[in-house]
Amino acid sequence: MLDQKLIRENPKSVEEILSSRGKLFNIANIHELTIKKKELDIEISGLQSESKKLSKLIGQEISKYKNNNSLEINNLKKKGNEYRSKISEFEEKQRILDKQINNEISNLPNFPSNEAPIGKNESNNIQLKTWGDPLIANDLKSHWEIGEKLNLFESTKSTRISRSRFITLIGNGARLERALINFMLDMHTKNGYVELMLPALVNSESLKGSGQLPKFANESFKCSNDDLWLSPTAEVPLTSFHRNEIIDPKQLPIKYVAYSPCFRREAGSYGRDTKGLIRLHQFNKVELYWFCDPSKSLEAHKKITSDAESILKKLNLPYRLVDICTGDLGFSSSRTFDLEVWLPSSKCYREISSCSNCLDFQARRSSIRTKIDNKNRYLHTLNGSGLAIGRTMAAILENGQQKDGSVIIPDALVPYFGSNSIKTA
RNA sequence: GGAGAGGUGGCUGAGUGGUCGAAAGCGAACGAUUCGAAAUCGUUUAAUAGGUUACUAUUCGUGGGUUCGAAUCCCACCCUCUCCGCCA
Repeated sequence: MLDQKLIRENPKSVEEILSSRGKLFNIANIHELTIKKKELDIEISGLQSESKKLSKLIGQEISKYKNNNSLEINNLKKKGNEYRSKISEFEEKQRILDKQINNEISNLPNFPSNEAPIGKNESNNIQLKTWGDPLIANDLKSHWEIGEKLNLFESTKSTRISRSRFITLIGNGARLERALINFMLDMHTKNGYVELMLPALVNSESLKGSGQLPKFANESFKCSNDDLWLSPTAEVPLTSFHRNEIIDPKQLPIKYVAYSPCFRREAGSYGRDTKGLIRLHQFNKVELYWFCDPSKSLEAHKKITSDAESILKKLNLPYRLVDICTGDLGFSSSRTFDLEVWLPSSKCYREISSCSNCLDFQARRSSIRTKIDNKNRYLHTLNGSGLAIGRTMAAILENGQQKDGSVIIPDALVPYFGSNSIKTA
């Protein structure tokens, strides 16, 4: 959520900064509403002030004369009644206006950082570095071929249980998933993160708080009887964990790691990534999340990214680091670094983690503050996948595949998985 | 699902129609004391919006309503707790 005051006082620069996302933003309408609101607020508070004085006077008169029915008092009451009806009328207008403004502003994305590369879409993202040697060869198998051969997961039965884009992990596949979750959680908790296991169903307020609502209602599954949604990412409950709080600056930064299943409708992606583990309605993820002092979020952004990177390094998976351009930034983010892992079968890097600095955007929506110089200030929130489990499994299968059809398990994972390879039965 | 109790500031908790944004305690901050600390004493200490300040308004779960005036009365909703039932 952007600052309403900023929109009211400086609409041109708000438009300019937002438009660096690659499409034009026109906030003239919102601007006008905020001006109207301010005028109305001033008018109402004046009337309320008068009405309040009058009420006090009536109270005093009544207690002085022990009589609440004299002509004089009845006249005063009549006057008060007039105030009341006028105020009610204005308040009605104010309510409608407030709702309108709130809704409009909730639909505006965050300001891109001026350090983010300018660009229209994904093709303008900038590769910052690569790590490891990408495996390149001609006779490489895709992870779904490997998975089928080694009986690690299957999808046709899963559509019977649920529908397309759901998967069932089997045997070593399920074991590998579990190993990855535990491995990542252990790595991050050793590194100073506090582990949370959060509710998978979240209410609408939580989704608004992190930016998924109102604009992206289509992206999440809803349980319509209960005002509850299946959480699309642990970022949602993590943000809301401290919603409406004022956090002692001594506690900052607060660093959480949370494993969670994630549910996404993937509307509009029909026909893309239909095979394998890349794009599912339900997937597992280990998420990193920081609440930090506003002056320290740039530094924190680098740290959270390198914390996610450390997992890829430990697993010895080749990857690259990408600086997301303004046109490709997520709604709540001001700057995002993506980690993309090498998938040899498709000869390209694929997103496996997205590390974002949301500045005060989510904090304002969720009302999460801290004390700075004894004043309440919105803090900054950052999130990053550390990592997406299914995609990590896909990368391990593809990068670890051997000529004989087996898969080598990365050393760091062996204690968790219990074996250094997966072989055909 | 049935029955009951309740939601008040950072926390505990008093407040059933008038000067209450709200007693008291805890916590916190500052000062005194001290070589320093503890203890003690004193002062301060809710948020949001508008305004340069003075100040004004709003907020006692949420939304409506009654009234000149609502934390307090009425209606609806949400949530929490206890007991019973059911249950991994």
